[in-house]
Amino acid sequence: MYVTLFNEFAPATIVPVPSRQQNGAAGSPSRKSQGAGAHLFREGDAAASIYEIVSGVFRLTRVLGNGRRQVIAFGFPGDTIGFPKGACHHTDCEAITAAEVIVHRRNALDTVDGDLETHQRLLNAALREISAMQDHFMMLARKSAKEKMASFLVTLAERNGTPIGGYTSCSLPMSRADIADFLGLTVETVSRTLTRLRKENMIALENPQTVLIRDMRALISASQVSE
Amino acid sequence: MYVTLFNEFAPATIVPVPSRQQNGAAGSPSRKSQGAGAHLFREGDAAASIYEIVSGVFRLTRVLGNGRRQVIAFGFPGDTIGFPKGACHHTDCEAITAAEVIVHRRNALDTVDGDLETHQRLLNAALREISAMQDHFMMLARKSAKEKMASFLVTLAERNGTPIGGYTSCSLPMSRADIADFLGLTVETVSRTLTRLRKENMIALENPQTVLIRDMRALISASQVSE
DNA sequence: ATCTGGGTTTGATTTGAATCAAGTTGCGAT
DNA sequence: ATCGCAACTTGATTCAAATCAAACCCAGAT
Repeated sequence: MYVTLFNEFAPATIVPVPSRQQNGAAGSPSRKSQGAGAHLFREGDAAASIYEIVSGVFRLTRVLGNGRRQVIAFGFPGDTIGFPKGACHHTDCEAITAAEVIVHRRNALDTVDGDLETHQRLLNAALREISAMQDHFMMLARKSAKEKMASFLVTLAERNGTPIGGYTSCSLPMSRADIADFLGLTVETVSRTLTRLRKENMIALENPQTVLIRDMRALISASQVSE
Repeated sequence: MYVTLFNEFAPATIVPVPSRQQNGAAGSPSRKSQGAGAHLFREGDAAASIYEIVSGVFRLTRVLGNGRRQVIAFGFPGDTIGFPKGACHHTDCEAITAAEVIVHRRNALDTVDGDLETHQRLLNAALREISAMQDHFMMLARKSAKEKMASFLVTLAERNGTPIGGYTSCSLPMSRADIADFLGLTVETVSRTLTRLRKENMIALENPQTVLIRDMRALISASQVSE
C-alpha cells in the first residue's frame, strides 16, 4: 500500500497543541485559518514557518517554465507541510478547502531550544515524507493509469474515507486536473480510468466529487503492479 | 536544472570530519570502506546509522513484489544516505564502485547531544533531499525520454564531470538498467536515446561507460520540458 | 583460439496514454 | 428561466515508448 499523499500522523498528536503561546519557552506554535483557494505560501517565499494541518486539504505544486505543473502532494489533517530548502519555500501551497493549521517557527526543526518533543515530531514528519516520496516514485515511474488511479483511491480512502454500510465513501476535494498532475496523467485519462473502474464495479461515482468504493479488495489488487 | 541524483554538499564540509572518536562527546562518526557490489544496507534492516559518502557511488533501490525495481537515487561523494523511517531502512543501498563512507549514529539526527553541527548538517541534508526528490517527480511524470536522459547527463556532468579540452567527460559507473530504473524507462529506450543524442552531436560515447559532452548548451536545452 | 554470457545496441511491431475534438453537466450570474 | 462558463466525460486518432526479437561486443573461462 502506498502512502503517497503525504506523511501521516496519529491525528491524536495534534489535538493537544495549544492555540497560543507555549509555557515559558521560546516556542511559538499558533493557529491560522485559511479560506478555500488561499495560498499558505508560494514558491520563493521566505520559509519562516512549518505547518501542521489540523483540518482541510492542501495542494503542493511546482511549476515548470512553460506552465506545466506537478502536484507534489496533497496535505490532509495530520500532515506536516512547508519543509524548506535553505531559506525559501520551493513549492506553492494552496488550500483546496477551508482549512486550519498549526504554525511552527521554521527553526523548531533546526534546534531543540525549549521543545524537544515538537522538534522530534517535525523531524519524524520529514523522514516519513522522504519515505512516502520514494513510494510515489514507483507510482509515477512504473504504474499504469489504472494502477495509479486505484492506488490513489485506496490511499484516499484510508486517510479520508467514511464507512457507509459495507462500503467506503470518499470525497475528492481536488479537481480532475489536480489528480492528473499528481499522478502524471492527463484529465482525460483520469476521467476515462474512473469510468473504467466504475464499469468494473469497483467504485461508483455518487457525483464527480464523491466516490463510493464498492469492492475494496478488487481496488487494492488493481493498485498493485502486475506482471 | 535538476539535482535529481541526490542532495548536494559543499564537498569541503566532509573532509574535516575525523576518522574516529569525537572529543569527549557521545558522538561516534567512524569510517567504513565498501567493495563494489557490496550492500551498505538492505530494505528492512534495522536503521542504526546514517552515512555520508566520502568516495565512490551508491545506488538506492526499492523493489516491487513482482521484481519491478525503482532506483530511487544514486549517491555521490558529498551525499548523505540512509535516512530511516521509523526503525528500519526502507531501501536497498549498494555500492556500484569501491566506496568509503562516514558512519553516524542514527540518532545524531534525533537529538543534539554533543554535536550540534553534525545534527544540523544531517538535518539540512534531509531537507535538501526532499527538495531534490520533488524535482525528480517532475522528471518522472512530465519529461520525455530525451529530456530525462539529457537531464541525467547534465546533472551527472555537474556532479562528476571532468573538463577535457572545451568538453566535459563523464563516467557512467551504473548500468543501463540502473539508469532506466532511475528514469522510469526501459534499457532499450535509454540506449536508443543515447544514440540519438550522439547523432545530434550533443555527446559522444568513448565507451559504453564514458560520455563526452560535446555541446553542453544544447544538452541543457534538451533537458528542459518544451511545449 | 573458441565458447559463453552479460551488457549493450538496433530493428520491427504493438500498445497505452496523449492529443485533438466534441459533447455533457451543473452552477452562478443576469 | 436562460445564458455562460468551467469542470467533467466521451470519442477518434496519433505517437512515444514498451515489447518482442535479433544481433553485437567484449571479458573471462575452457
